[in-house]
Amino acid sequence: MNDGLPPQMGQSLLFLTDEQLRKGIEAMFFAYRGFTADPDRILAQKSYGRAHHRAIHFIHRSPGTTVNNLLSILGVTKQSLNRVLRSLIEDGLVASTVGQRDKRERHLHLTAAGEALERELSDAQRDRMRAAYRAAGPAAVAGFRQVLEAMMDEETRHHYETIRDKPE
Amino acid sequence: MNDGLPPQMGQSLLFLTDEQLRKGIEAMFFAYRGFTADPDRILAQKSYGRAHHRAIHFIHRSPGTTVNNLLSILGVTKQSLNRVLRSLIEDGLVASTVGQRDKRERHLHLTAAGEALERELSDAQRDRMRAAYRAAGPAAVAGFRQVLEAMMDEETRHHYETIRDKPE
DNA sequence: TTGGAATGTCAACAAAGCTGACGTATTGTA
DNA sequence: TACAATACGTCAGCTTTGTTGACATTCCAA
Repeated sequence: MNDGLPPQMGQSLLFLTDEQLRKGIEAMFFAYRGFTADPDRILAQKSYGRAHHRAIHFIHRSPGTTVNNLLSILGVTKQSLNRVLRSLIEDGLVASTVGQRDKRERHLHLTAAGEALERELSDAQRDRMRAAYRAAGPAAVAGFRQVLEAMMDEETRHHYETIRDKPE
Repeated sequence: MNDGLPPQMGQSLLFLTDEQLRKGIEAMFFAYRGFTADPDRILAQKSYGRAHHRAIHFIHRSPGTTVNNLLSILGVTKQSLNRVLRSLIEDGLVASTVGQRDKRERHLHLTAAGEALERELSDAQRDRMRAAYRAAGPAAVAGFRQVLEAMMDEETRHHYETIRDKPE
């Protein structure tokens, strides 16, 4: 609603019209397909899914993380994550070790095979992202990140910032 | 790989480092959760899912569209879409009418109830998008859209552009 | 030392994607 | 005018990935 040309609105606010917002929403929807397309192809060959990719990604980023911590980052239930972790552990991509300080906890690491798959997946995803970044240029990239960060929930943004600023 | 400070790389390409790309990838992942969060809450109350939202959105945008056309926009199989459409038609949110020129086709429209749900969903999603746009500013928004468009597959981008430029 | 909180696992179910096969109506063409 | 192709719907069955509920183990604090 309310998308007639607004007479009182200065040029500076035209980017907030419902039409502009709709374009952003549709761009987000269609772009997310491209974002996941390349990893999805690789995963399908190995009969894994996106959930496996997400687990692998964040275990790679935070080696030794606990199941509980991974849970809150991924925003799924522990039962859902458990199924994925179990298959990754059975297949020798993830190692789960009982905590020393607290034996209830399991600390998660990627094995060599797990690191290899992580690299394959993130290489594919980065290639597309790199092409998009290159096509759009550095100023566009800065804006891209700004809008995405402003779109996150409060709690999610906290997870994002924590991981974002961790050294590789 | 290759993320040490690159001596031969001018300042102008620093936005293409693997670390910058990783941040973009993670931002995309976390932001998409926020992007869908508000509609998801509304849909859950009515025991619908994201698939219903997508169908409603694009039928709203292209009233009278055929099943086949919707299929190619959404990028799913007809069996998958059919399950969703059937429930929407049964619940009186979508009307399906036999084509006049080609009687094999079904033309899809939202009913008044369908339009009402569409408005509720898109209002919620636009509110968040508007807040993000406002926080980031017009230049950032332009960059946001540029990167997203560059991230799409060729075919997907065609769908996007076709719908994007259609009057509301 | 014992009972509650926290961590993680197993079982069962639901949403939404997929393939394959098939039926029906309609269209277009050889 | 036959016949192949198209558009749509449906049935059956499978996979992935989310959910709740129940339960075992471990830790910590009253």
